[in-house]
Parts: sequence; structure tokens; C-alpha cells
Amino acid sequence: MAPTLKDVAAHVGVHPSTVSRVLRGKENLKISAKTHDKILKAVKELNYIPDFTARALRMKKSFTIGLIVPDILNPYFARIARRIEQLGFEKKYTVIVCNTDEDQQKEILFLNQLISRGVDGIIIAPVQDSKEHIVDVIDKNIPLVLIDRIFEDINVNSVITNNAESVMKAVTHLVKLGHKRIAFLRGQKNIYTIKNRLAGYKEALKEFNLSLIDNYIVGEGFEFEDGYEATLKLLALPKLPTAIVSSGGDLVTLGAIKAIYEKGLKIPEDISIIAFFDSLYSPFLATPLTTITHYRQKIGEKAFKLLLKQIESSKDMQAKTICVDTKFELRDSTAKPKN
Amino acid sequence: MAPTLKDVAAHVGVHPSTVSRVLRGKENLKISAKTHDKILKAVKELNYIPDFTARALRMKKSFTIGLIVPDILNPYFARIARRIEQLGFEKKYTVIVCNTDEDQQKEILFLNQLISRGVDGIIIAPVQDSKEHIVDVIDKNIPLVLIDRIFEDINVNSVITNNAESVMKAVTHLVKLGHKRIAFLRGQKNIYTIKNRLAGYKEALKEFNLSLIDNYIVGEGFEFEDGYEATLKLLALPKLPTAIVSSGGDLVTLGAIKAIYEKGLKIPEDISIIAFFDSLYSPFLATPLTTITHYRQKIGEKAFKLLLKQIESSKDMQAKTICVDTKFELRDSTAKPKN
DNA sequence: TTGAAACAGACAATCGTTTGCATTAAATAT
DNA sequence: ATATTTAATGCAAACGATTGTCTGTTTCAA
Repeated sequence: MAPTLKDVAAHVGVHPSTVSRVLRGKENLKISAKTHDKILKAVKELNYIPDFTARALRMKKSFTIGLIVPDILNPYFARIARRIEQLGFEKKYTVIVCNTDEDQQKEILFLNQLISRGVDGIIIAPVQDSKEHIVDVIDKNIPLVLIDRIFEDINVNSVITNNAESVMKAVTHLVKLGHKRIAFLRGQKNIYTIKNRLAGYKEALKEFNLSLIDNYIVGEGFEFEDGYEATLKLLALPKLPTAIVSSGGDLVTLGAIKAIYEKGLKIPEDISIIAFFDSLYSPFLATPLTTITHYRQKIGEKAFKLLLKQIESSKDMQAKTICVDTKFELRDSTAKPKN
Repeated sequence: MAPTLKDVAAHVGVHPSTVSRVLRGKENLKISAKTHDKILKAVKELNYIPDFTARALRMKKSFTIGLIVPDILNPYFARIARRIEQLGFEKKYTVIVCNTDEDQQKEILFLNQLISRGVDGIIIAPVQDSKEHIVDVIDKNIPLVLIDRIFEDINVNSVITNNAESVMKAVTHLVKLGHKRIAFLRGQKNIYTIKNRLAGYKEALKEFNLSLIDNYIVGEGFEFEDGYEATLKLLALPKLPTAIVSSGGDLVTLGAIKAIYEKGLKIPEDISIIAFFDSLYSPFLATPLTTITHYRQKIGEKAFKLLLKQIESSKDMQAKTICVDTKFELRDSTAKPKN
């Protein structure tokens, strides 16, 4: 079996605690250079690898953090996760990624599982069907950071993006091109980001004195099919919109594009589209998409740093909400409307 | 603090071991229905959550598996990872994902870290600069499954795809269209998959009596830039290829497309391309790509099941190598050559 | 009525570390 | 030469579960 501290100690003829101290390094307890060296040599020789589990139990610190997101296949969350994992690696933390698939029950299960595993902190983009389970975690004094989606009435560290503003910018762009009938392809309704994007949409319409048409707001989920069906509905209206703002991300947008093509419409000649979309692929699409892009690495970074600070500070810190900018990337999917 | 077994026991007036047995359920030790119920009630009341760390230490079983891949941002690995995580969830296993960025040193570090954390098993797509560290793990009797990339001289459970054949199919398709000058955009040289794809390429050329032109084999990595630069080199040759087989995945292929467009060439009119590429985006590209697609979920599934069997079987099992098919998806990026 | 079998649960060791405290030996001060 | 620091290490108790063994009751057959 794998050698333990005791084995190393026996090999050198010294007490396990001494070995531990040498390995941990810190403490002001002095160990003679001679035993110090002998121990290190023995560690090498036996190829001793410390047992994190035992250490975690004893120290009540696991050097593990949990990351709960809807779906890591979504490039948005993938990038964020990757950055968090990267930073974690630098700081000796391991990240456990959990995918909820927008399922509240799973979220609760994961949360409990993570707590059970004694994670030092949690970063979560919650499903937002309810929030009690999140509050519970916070009450347990487990460091937690919300990303992307926050509960406005909970005082907790969070990182968000400026959803409303970015949509306003998009609508403004469209209006300046001459669009008057702008639709909003939503994504899942009850999610913070979507609600805010919708709010931005409405606000922009108001600013430009455009009337809000209920039928122009469609979409109920984040999947390809959701975008496809919603857009079909949109394109079946008597009075077609001349532009669409797609706020549901990659899958929804691809679904929308499929629907548009199927109806024999062209982008941007017949219909303009601005989307929240991954910028890696968008330049290569049939019509390179004009997009709203997130600085996803930055989001991951801010979140990790907030969490780390919270983990490392003994007294509770003042909760903070950081807002990360978005970028408007003009490509070819927007043009003047025909009529 | 969080209640422990002891707290629950004290609350009921019973010994911790009894609580443990009730909670674990198994064993044939009988517990009276009365205490059984009292304990469950107390567990609810105190909101007791078992400590996995302690359990793992005692049982030498962490219900954790490690997954080491080059980069989870790559949709290929993302899908595999997602499936593994999903199956893990069903079987109560947590998955720790590590990204090596094709860096051997990182791989070794991760491997040690995972072992240190006492994972029950490891699934890995190795960097393949060397293999000693992998052999070490196997020698430690830690269940391990290789995916995507194997070492042919190590006897260990693995899941691969039929690289050579799939490329042969691709080349055959091109030859039948009339292509004679087919280039091979490689990806990183020393990787098992790439070596095999290249072998398939060569074999196919031989089969059709086409001469192997060294200059037609290019590419040194898996990044966007690698594909871009390599393709530029290709397009600077006096005698241009009429088709490219891109074996390096999404990024490399996008880089290639960029280079092709920049040179003012059209796909497929001027040059055909078949790529190993994510099928979600490919239908929507400027020219929908003809692709070789992996059943990534299946790969994840096979790998997980192999690992699980290995974890659960006490005696060592016969190592197996499973090969998963690929799918050839015909779209618009291939056509007859001009001349 | 007694002895054995079956029940229900307690005890204590253990997993591999870390860490406060105690102890010894050496060094320095008085 | 003795008292006092200080350096270097040992001791043992945690951390929170699991599990083999032991003990004290019942139950029931003979």
C-alpha cells in the first residue's frame, strides 16, 4: 500500500509529527537541518504522497471548491469554468464542476453533495426557481459567490454582466439602421439575466418611442429547439419583425437561424439579427453574426478572487456585486430594413 | 457547526455506530424499528449531512473519479466529460476534471493530485510525450482508463475511435469526386489519434495510387493559429492541393478556413475540405462542412463503464480496448475539383 | 426452569494527518 | 556550577465516520 507519514517516520527513526512539520514547512518549530534532510530523502525514496483526505478531515479544509452551472457544454460557462479551474490550480485548489441542466432538484442535490464533501467554497449560477437552498448555504457560513444570475434581495458576493445596457446598445444599433419592428427572442423566462435583457429591450423601445408588441417577445428555454420553435412562431406573424435580438445564447440562436433559413429568408437582407453568441464561431457562420460578447475569462476571474478572499478572510467580508462589461461586435448580420 | 454522527447519537441517546448502521442501511445487524425511526427523525431534525471526507478516509473509497483531458473547451472533450459526469452522478460518483493544455508536466501534477485525493479511478486522454507516469499509476493498482489516445504497448482498458478508417473514408470520398491532390492538415504530431489519422491518409493514397507529397502534410498543434499558419503554408505552394483533410479538430479547421478565405479561395469551388469538427455548428457555417463526427457520448459512456467495472471488481480484470465508430456527415464543403 | 439461540446495541480501534503541549538535551546567562 | 533559555523532538488527542467484536436482553424450545 501507499506509504504513510508513519512509514516515512519509521524509516527515518523519528516521530510522524516531525515528518509532518518538515513537510508542511511553516510553523516556527525548528527542526535540525540533519533530520530535515533525512526526512526529505526518505520521502523521495518511499515516494510518499500525502493523503489529502486525512488532511482535509483534520484541518477542516479541503482545498476544493464547487462550481455549479447549468451546462458546461455551453461555451459561455465552459470558458468561465476553465478560467476558474486555471486560477484554482495556481492556488492549489481543485474544482468540482456540477451541471444542473436548469433542474432545481439537481441543484439542491449538488449543493448538498458539495457541502458533504467539505468544499471550501461554492461558485454558482443558480437555476432560480427558488432561493431557499442558496440562503441555507450562506447561513451555514460557507463562502459562496453567485455568477451571472443573482437574487437581488440576498446580500452575497456576485459577479454579473450588464445585461440591460448591452441589449439597449443592440436595439439602439438596430433603430439607427432604421428598424422599427424589433423582436426579442428570449430564452428561459425566470432567469435573472433574461429578465434584465428583456428590461433593457423594453427600456430601449420606450426611449425610441417604439410600441411594445407582445407577440414579438418569444422563447421559453435555452435549447436549440426552443430557439427554433420560437422563431417559427415569430415568422408566422402577419406583420414580420425586421430584426431579432436573440438573448438566449448559442443554441437558441442557431435554432433561430435554422428557422429563418427554412422560411426562405436571408440574413441580413430580410431580417437582421443580433445575438448573445460565442465569438469563436460567429465570424465563420454563413452570415457572420453581429454579437454581444462577454468577457468570460474576466467573469471567472472576478468570481474566483471574490470567493478566495471570502475563504481566506476569517471575519465575514462586505458582500460585493461586480458587474463585468460586454462587448458589441459588429459583423454582417445587421443591415437596413427593406421597407 | 454542522452536526456529526455523534450529535445525532446523543440526541437520540444511542451510540454513534448505531446511527451509522441505520444510515448505511446494509449489514444484517438488526436495529429495532423504534430506534430506527427515532434516528431518522433526529437526522431530519438536526439536518445532519454526513461527512464524505471522514467516510472516505475510513473506507478508503472516495466516490470520486478524475478525468484528465487536454482541454475541456474543446467540444469533443466537453461532450465526453459531460457524459461521464452524468453517469457518475447516477452512480454517486463525483468527477474532477483536469485540463492539461497538452502539457506533460501538468499532467503529472494532476495525476499526483488526484492520487493524493484518493480518487477511486482515473480516465485520461494523455499528452503522450512520455508514458512512465501513466505506468506508475497502473502499477499502483489504481483503476485507469485511457481515452482517445492509447499507448499500444501498455495493457490497460481503453476507448478509442477508428481514426485510420475514418480518414480513409474521407479520402475515398474525395478521390471519387476526382481529387488527386489531397493535403493533410495534421494537428499535433506525436499524438496517437493524429498518427493514426495520418496513417489512414497514407494508406488511402497508396490504395488509389496517388503519390505522397511531403509538402502536403502540414500542421503542428491544435490551436486556431496552428491551423491558420499551416494552411497558409499549404496555399503558398506552387502546386495547390484541391482538397484538405483537416484532422486537428474545430480550432485548427477554423484557422484553415480563415486562411482559405484570406487567399480569396472559395469552398468548395476552389478547394474542398473535410474536417474532424463539431456537428452542432458545422451546418451553419458559411459553407456547411462535410465532417467526420465522433459519437462522443458513447465514448464517455464506454470509458465510464470500463472504469466502474474496474473499480468494482476486486481482482484485476482483463484489459480491453474498445473502438467506437465515427460518422461521415456529407455537407457542402466537398465538390469536384476544377481542373 | 434452564440453556441456547437470536436480538439490539455498545465499545473501541482505525483511517492518515495536524497541532498544542510536554519533555529532553544543549546552550547561554548568572 | 547552577539557573534559565532555547532548540529539537516526542506524545497524544483530535477530525468524523465505519466496523469487528463483545455484552446484555429476550425469546423460545426442551
